[in-house]
Amino acid sequence: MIVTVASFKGGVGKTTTAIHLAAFLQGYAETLLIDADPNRSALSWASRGQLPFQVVDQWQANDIPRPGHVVIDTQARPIADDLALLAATCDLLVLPTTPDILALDALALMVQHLAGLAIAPYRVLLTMIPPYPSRAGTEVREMLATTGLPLFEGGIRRYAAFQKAALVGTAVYDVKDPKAEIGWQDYVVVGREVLAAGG
Amino acid sequence: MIVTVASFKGGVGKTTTAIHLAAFLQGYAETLLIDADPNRSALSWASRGQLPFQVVDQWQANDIPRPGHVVIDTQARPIADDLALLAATCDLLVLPTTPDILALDALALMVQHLAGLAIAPYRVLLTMIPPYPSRAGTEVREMLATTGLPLFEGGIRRYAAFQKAALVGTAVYDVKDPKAEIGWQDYVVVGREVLAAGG
Amino acid sequence: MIVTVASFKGGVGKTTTAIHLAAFLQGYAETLLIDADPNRSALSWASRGQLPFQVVDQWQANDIPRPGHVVIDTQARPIADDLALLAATCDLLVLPTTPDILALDALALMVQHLAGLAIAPYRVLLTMIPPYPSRAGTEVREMLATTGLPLFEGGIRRYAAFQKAALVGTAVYDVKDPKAEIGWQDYVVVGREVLAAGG
Amino acid sequence: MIVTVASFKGGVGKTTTAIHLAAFLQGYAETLLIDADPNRSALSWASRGQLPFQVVDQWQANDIPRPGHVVIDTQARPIADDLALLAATCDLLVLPTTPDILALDALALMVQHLAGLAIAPYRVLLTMIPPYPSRAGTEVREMLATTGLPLFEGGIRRYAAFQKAALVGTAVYDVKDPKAEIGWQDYVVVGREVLAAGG
DNA sequence: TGAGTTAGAATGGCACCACCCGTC
DNA sequence: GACGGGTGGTGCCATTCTAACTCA
Repeated sequence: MIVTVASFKGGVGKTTTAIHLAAFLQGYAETLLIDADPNRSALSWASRGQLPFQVVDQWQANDIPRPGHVVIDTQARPIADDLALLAATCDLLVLPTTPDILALDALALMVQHLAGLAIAPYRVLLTMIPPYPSRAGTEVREMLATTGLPLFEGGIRRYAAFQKAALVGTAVYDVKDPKAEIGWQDYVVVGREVLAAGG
Repeated sequence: MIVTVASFKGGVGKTTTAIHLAAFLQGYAETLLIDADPNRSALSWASRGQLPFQVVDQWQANDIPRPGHVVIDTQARPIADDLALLAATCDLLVLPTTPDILALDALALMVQHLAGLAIAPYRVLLTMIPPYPSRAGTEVREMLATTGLPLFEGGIRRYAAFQKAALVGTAVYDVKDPKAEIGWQDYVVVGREVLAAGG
Repeated sequence: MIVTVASFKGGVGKTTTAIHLAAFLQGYAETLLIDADPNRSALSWASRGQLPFQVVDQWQANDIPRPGHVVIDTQARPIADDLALLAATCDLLVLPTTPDILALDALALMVQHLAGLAIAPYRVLLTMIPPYPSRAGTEVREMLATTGLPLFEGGIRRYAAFQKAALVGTAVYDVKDPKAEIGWQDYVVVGREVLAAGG
Repeated sequence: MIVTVASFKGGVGKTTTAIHLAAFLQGYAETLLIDADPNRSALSWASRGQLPFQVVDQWQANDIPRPGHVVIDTQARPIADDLALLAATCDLLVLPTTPDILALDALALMVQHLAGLAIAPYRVLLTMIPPYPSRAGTEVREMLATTGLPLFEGGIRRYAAFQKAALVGTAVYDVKDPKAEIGWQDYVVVGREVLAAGG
């Protein structure tokens, strides 16, 4: 299946989400991560260490035989045509957002844009949820639920382990950190929802 | 003076920085904040509450008499021409970045782009620094110091008060939060450096 | 300069004021605190921890070379002769009072006594001001203003941090408490007035 | 019976305690309050309003027929001879103290002085106990319990109603304040202990 | 007059994260 | 040397109370 990760706003864990969804899907079939973000964050991440799947930029992607799964890390705020194209050629659009008002504003904008397009199913993913006792995560989840937006049941918490993973260029489960496994499980839960939704 | 806030990556506190630098400068002269980010984050922020300065989008800006200070909140990853234009027509370019590898990668890209341009002085601002005992802030600061990049001595810490401020549409000092005043002081320190650098 | 802290009534923050004014003055020149209160409160405070200046009792004071600044913590209700002597040999007399009627009564008595003496300038300091929503602080300030008594513009608020400071034997800024810094700033403001008045 | 209220340190509620113990005792027999404090706090209190018992200064006291009960409000830090005299000629010595280290220091000094005297029974009264969630009251109570000092079981909480009472010159139960009755009950509890101890 | 509202102080609890220990 | 537990420092929320203001 083809999973596209997109958002109108940067810094919401888009690359982290693409990397870890790819890592999860790799456990089921050969997976390719296409880095379409001009910042080349995913390629940079991969270059610092070892990832269990291949990462290519969007121009190289055409030369690669299409594997079982493909994850596309788009640029922040894709221009309209790109967005239409991306949305049309994938099985699931994942929209990561942090639980803060600025990211939610940007999410609303993106959803408005999507509304006019013939698109794949999409689903919102809450990321970088601050730790207890902050209730930002649950509050935003409840708020989003009332809007009727499709929402992943799982959410991704904010752990320093994810930044360590980016630093050493691996998936979070290969990081030496007490929260590494917990962070990974957050993505496992979401990954299962991805499989269920897209398959 | 004209202060431009720009970054290649979103979610690094660009809008928060623009808002609070404008709030600081307003204490010295009439200040205008131009929201050139297509997400209209700053306008959205302003619309939820009261800010002590005017916020307009980039098209309205031409109709406004030029006040004492102007702060421009650019879009994330401005395209090359825009960046050249922005950099040429301001007194100081503020480049906010968070202390994590993904943001630093994007910062490196931006600095490379700037290197080829005839531009205003620029300075890097560390934002959303996680609390003690994380040493991400000081480590990144030391790392950046070795690269010779111009760096604000002050830094902005990560406080929930800033998100509350975005939610209620005010500057952080008007937020009901124990860390509101401390967060504002972080920007006061930086604002003084801005005045010293740009004036 | 020589600063004398005196009051007719105990429990108005006389020792706390002496300690923190000394701590403030120490930032400008070597400072000595003379504890002339028979309860030896300041010496007891100092003995429990570390203060950034020397504390001696009044008999030892003669053996000490006179430093840049001297702060004298007098006994509550000094007898008439002492008061005359103290008032004559200092540059500024600080009269702390709490915003309650009993302390103000005692303050009125002291001011009457001072009226007949050739004395240094004196100034009243409001201390232990209860938190909002109590308006005791502002009400008493306005009332005192009508009497024409010289009054410090700054006031000291009632915070648990000051009692913690007494307990651990340090100045309030070394106490682990959210209000420690705020409490210290209250004394910084007053300290600047002391310097301006006495220098 | 004769009840003497004394302390080495001011501002611990000595006068407030004398007033309210007298008000309590007046409910059982005619009571006289002798104000031996040179600040004349009790007389000043009485002069502002109505108290249900007579207040005289120590010189007038000899001319007054001795009623059923007498409460003596001594000066803070009575000199040694006075203290001996006071302690010898009363049925109970009440030593009010606030739950802070400076007052406890002064209390320790006073108890040392008392140790060498042939005296009436004495008992320590915790006053101005800060509200929940501060545990200063219970902590100091437990600490004092370990020293073996005789301690009133009841304690007096810090309420603004007491200051209002001082202002209008009445006992606290005549003050218009939601906490007036509660504050009075604190003294009722202590007053019963006084009767039990002294009678 | 009395109830609800609001604002602030202060503590406790929980989580994150770094450091300092041991042990293996 | 690597791992694991304990410690301490910090941010953040929840709780509880005081005290003033507002409204019925």
